[in-house]
Amino acid sequence: MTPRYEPNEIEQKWQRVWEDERAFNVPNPVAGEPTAENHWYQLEMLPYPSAPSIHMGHVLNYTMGDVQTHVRRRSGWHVVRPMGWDAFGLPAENAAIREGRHPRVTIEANIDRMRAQMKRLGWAIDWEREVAAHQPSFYRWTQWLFQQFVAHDLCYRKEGPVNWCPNDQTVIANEYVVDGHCERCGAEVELRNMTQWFMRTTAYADELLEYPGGDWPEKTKAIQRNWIGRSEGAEILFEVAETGDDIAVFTTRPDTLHGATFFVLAPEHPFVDSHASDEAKEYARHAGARPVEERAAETEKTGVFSGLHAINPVNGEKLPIWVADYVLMDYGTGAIMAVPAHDERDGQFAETFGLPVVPVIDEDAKLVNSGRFDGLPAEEGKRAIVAALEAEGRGKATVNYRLRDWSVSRQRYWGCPIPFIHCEKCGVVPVPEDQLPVILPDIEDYAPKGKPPLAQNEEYMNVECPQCGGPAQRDPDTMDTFVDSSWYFLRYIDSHNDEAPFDRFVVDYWLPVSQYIGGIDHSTGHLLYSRFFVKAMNDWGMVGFREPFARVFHQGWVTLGGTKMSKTKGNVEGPDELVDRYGADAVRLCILFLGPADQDMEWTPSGVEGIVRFLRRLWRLVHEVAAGAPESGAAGPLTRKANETIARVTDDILRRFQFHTPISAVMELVNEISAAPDAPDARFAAETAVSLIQPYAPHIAEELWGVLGHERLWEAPWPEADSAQLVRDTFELVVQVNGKVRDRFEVDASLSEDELVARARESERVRAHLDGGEPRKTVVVPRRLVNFVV
RNA sequence: GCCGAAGUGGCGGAACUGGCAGACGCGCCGGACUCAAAAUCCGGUGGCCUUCGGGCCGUGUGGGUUCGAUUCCCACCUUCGGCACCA
Repeated sequence: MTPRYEPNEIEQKWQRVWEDERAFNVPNPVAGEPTAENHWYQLEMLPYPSAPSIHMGHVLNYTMGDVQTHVRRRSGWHVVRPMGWDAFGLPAENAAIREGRHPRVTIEANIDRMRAQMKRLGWAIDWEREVAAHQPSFYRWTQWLFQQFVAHDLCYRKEGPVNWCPNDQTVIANEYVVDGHCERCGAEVELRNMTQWFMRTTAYADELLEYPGGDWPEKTKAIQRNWIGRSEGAEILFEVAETGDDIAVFTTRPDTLHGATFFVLAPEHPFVDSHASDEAKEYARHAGARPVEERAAETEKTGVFSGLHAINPVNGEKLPIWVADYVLMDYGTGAIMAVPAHDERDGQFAETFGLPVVPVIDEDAKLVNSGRFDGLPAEEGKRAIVAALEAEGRGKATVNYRLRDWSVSRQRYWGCPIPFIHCEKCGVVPVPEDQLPVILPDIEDYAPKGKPPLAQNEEYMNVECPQCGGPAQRDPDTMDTFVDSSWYFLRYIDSHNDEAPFDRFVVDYWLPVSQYIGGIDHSTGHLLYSRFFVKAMNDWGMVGFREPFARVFHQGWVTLGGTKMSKTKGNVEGPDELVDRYGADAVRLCILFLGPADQDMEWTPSGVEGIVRFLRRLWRLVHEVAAGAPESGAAGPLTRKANETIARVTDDILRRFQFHTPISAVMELVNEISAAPDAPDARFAAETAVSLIQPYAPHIAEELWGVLGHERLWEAPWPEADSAQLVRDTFELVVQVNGKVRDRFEVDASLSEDELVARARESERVRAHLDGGEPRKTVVVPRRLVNFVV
């Protein structure tokens, strides 16, 4: 009598066994001892515990990683697969303010709940490596690393305009400004001048465009390329006629230099404030205060003549200098030479203000009106003009980037404290290493009030200067949470180390991450910053590799009602009720069966029914086969089907990174066994089905493995297809006439091409379409088809 | 505007290297079991026509290459995503 399939019972049972056995904990290699060569670091982006539940997007992400983990493990790889928490950050702080609880209390309760949910889904995670960004044992090293960046001149303080969200009362990074509004709260972003810490990401701009040894999606690379925005051009010096000062411009079109008819400064350009007319200064004050997005939205260009002129270094012409807000201070040099004939924006400006237009490139892309450069093709003209300028010290070829340095200061409470002290005498002084971490103090009032919450806490702020012992103040800001996530994957590898952030030997063993799975929305933030971190650490000798992630995969969004599931949209569907009703195995299978993992997919709980039906059928069938089928028997059709399924499933998961088709393949196998449960090879086929479904549904697979008389499927070798069994001795020959299928029948695989054609011509149906005539041409595809052309 | 991805049954999707379009699942229809229903099991299920043998059409649209195109090429349409006054 087959017992009932009770998912919750068997799932709890096996989860306990795996925990007791430490089945998915993996030791680090030890220096001096032999190490396994085939190691695999399976990583999915760490969750952000600002809500008390994981959602179906997490279930998709981590189940994919889990399938990889199981298949790799059972294929003989050493697999490390850790988990942790991106515990600092604004949403948690805002939620805490709303609920009147300390962010730590909220976050830790959320982490406990999410961890319990993860364990209930049975994911093969090495929980002994768990880290959370808000724990002092972690952020001690975040601070230590921050100081290293400063020491290596890759992190610095600068005053400059920053995006300020008046609602969240903090600076926000460029990537969180969407159409001039704060991505998180929607408030209109203002520009403010503040002194901030910046990571010098631009120092690696060129290198970030390359992916040595990396297998990254083209799409992601394109997004990063776009973000970095490398453009080759020239810097050219223009002398101001009235003052004798030189002002540099950046241009990608030095070939059009003779067509420059005016000159434009950004409103924020320092020369405006020092030398321009009062009217121009007045314009600059208004224009400069407005966000770029707002300026760009205007249809008409605005600007004011400054009263000054610039001398074109190539022909001595005097160009009026205008101040206009279509020129941006933080790209290039904040000044341009305007060539209205060949630049759309300059053209619009010239039209608005009646400025002359001089074409200098003809239809054949050759230079005209350009003095001695006339007749040169534009590309050659670029080089020739830059060379001429260079000879006179008036210009040089340069490369410019859209990428800005990464602003990392946040005027908020719930983040990693910045380990620096401001002393009037000594300046900005690092907190001595033996005093790290600078503990984030518990404070009563962390609501933003225009100045950082920590700044209001005198006990925290007032310290002795570590250098002179005089009175000094802590830095009141905290770090952007992308700093935490830029190195957490290194800490996982050595999370209990209290001597260093990590040991280089073990990190060099496991990294780069073999497979990183996460959302494509992190392409310009987290992924770029992590690459920057690793390149810098490699330069300092902390790690022996230069890229953190060898392979990257982006899962699609799980949508509900057509919109992407996320906390901010409020359409989060958690797994709890589904796991209660159907079990973790069903939920895991269901989310992966939804469709290709790299495409968006609409969450439809109705699909669960089909999966549950499949699991019950598998359950019944295995019990039936275990009770009735012979221990081992002659190979038959099921043997071949089982081997074909092994080949398909393995290839789909390991090579194609495709997770929904293997489920179909195992379903097919189970359907075939169901049709012949008494076959001599039914037991082998059933064992294969159970073994292949284990990465998806490890609990039921483990239970059924026991029913079939075996033990410890989680560490059983991954099945290998027997190539001898894959060879078919017959195949279905397709016969076409003029490319249309007219007949199909089984033939012996050993038949020659001539014999195949002969057999094809015997077919009544084919003859009917040949009309008794001779085919003009006959195409034979071995082991597939014969096509007659008439 | 620039860059990228994608368009296949009622639905999610499969078809990996140019060779049987629609695997697998959902839904729906019919049948078995049942007093009845649920569950389960069996069968059917792209459209149109049919003398029930089969025939024709069909992978966003229009062309092309090929014996043969969902797959390759050209043009276009639609949807989604990224970037965008970046000189």
